[in-house]
Amino acid sequence: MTTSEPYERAFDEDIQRGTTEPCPECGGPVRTNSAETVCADCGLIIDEQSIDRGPEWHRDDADTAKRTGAPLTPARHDRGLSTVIGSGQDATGTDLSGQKRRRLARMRREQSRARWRSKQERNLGHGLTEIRRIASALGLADSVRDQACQLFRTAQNERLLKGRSIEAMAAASVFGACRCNGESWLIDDVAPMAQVGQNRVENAYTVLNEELGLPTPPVSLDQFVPRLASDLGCTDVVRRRAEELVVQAVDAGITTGVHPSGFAAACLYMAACVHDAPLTQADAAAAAGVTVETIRSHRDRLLSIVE
DNA sequence: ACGATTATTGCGTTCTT
DNA sequence: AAGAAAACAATAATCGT
Repeated sequence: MTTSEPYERAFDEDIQRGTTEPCPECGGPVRTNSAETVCADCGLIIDEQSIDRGPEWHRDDADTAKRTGAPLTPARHDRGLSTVIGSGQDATGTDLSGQKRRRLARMRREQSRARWRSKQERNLGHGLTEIRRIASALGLADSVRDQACQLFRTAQNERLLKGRSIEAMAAASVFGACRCNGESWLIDDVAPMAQVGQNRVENAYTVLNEELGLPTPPVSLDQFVPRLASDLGCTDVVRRRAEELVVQAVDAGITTGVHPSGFAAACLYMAACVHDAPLTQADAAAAAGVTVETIRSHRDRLLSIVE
């Protein structure tokens, strides 16, 4: 790994740095993805990766890590290195006079005008702002968000923005980053956050995927169960039973071409029935964004293979 | 008895292959 | 283009209060 790719390296470390201690609740193994650290046994969310775990950004070698200034972030068009002129107070925190305030305001204005060196850079800033907005709306981990930003940069460098809107490509980048990280978001989850139509986003993502050859693992069904389970407030036993059902269904090969979150919801519903948990078809369907009939039909198919 | 939930069936639409 | 899947609708049956 060379220092010419500090961002990618930072991502990898960020993902791998997660807790490896056994689960404090049940002592089971923990599983860390880019969004959270969860116990594989009881589903306890140990860490949501939202805290600053002291990233060692600028370091000369692995041992002498030190914090020097703000972290470089791909989420800003200038990687967060631009100077921001403050206002109102001086370095010691005392208020400034009106005259000095006015001078600072003028400096700030002129600097912000000078910040965009080119049209392209302005577009980049626009796109990254959009990505930050969508990512925070979805509650994505910073590492995923940063990958989305990186993806957007690449797309722009490859001239993929020509004829497409920045907003669409920004949303597509977010979705692409999710897919690359095995995040269980569907395009239907991301697209509503965008300020353009869903088909624009889909188009942008298609281009992104084809031109860049994104390493997107196929959507795995089991990713959907934990999210739905927590949305529906299912117990751990139910969730685990549902996960078993998913595995059996995949093995039986009846999961091709089905709405993944709908199927996961059906597994959850059936698991809830087995354990006499109070989960109605309507609730399961609503959480998955499908109708009760879908839940029912999948439930029946599950019954036919579970014998 | 009543409302809520679940089952059953048919049919036009949307999506996958 | 063909076939499967999901949605929609109408109606019946079941269950708990």
